Amino acid sequence: MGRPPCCDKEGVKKGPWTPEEDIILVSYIQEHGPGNWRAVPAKTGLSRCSKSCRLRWTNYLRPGIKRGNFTEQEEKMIIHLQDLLGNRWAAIASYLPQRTDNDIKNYWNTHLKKKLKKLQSGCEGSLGEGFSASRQIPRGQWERRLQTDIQMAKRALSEALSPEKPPSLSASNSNPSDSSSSFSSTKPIQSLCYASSAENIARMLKSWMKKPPKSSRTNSSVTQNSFNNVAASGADTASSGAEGPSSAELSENFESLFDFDQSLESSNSDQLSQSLSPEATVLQDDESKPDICAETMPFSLLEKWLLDEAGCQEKVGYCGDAKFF
DNA sequence: AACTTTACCAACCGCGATAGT
DNA sequence: AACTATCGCGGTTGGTAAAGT
Repeated sequence: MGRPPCCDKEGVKKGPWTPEEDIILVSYIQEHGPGNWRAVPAKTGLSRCSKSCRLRWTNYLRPGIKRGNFTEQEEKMIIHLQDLLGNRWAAIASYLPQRTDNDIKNYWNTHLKKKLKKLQSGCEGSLGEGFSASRQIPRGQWERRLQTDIQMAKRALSEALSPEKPPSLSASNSNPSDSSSSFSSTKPIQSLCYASSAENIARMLKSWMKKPPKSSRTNSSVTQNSFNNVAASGADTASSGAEGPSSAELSENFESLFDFDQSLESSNSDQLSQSLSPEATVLQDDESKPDICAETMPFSLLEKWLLDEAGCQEKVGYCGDAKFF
């Protein structure tokens, strides 16, 4: 018996997501939280397969996603982690929680690979050591390297944790979202959840508005129309869905997104958390991707890990995949 | 201006892992 | 234990914009 298709091929929409689809999806997740993706298309009325919904959420709508140029620091981190972990994009992304694995993967393939190649051809030996050479490192060797890194991180974490409470990790981070971070606990971060999704959508919608109908990167004419529909009277897609959000709700959401975005731009995102609906906090719980704040992340993870596994450290043995975090 | 090539990135596809029955 | 359903990951593709000719 072959693998069943993840969804019926007929009647399943493909291609770029429209703003109203995004709104519907976010509205649903706001209410129910991420997970149980199988049910999402049916519950929302979206003609997308569950997989597509999940992907859209994790790669684009998920809270805390930072888009745009990668900083030099991020670049270095990616290069280092790729060197260390190989193409384990999800593992790498867990160190850069504001970036999706897809984003990192794309950035690696389109920018960093070339950059490294250039650098390498420029100075053969010196830089090569760090990168391509390591690709030839036998597995056992990079495992050891990984473990050494882990040990170092643990030690650093223990030191950081031992004197009372968390020193600032934020020192190295210039990202605005940092201001909302609380090192020792993930709870405060949760409130950013829906807002950040809205932020993402708002950003996208805004760019849609700016672009003339033809120039939209995605699905121009169709989406432009549907976009207008949302603005005017709510999405048609919503009405087709049995339990989807109402047109009025969509319009409201839509408008509030712009308000939201404006407030975002004038003040920083840390203020948002205060005005968010409580249910938004639910979302974070089921997330596979840990947290929002880039610098906090590795430490939160390590902290948890350290605390959880302090006793069974020796058992770690081979953990080829960083998923063991 | 028209055409071609290149760069970029969102989304898709297929596989493996894992939870549920 | 065996089977099925679902999720998550990594590789790849397809569409669009920008740059080049």
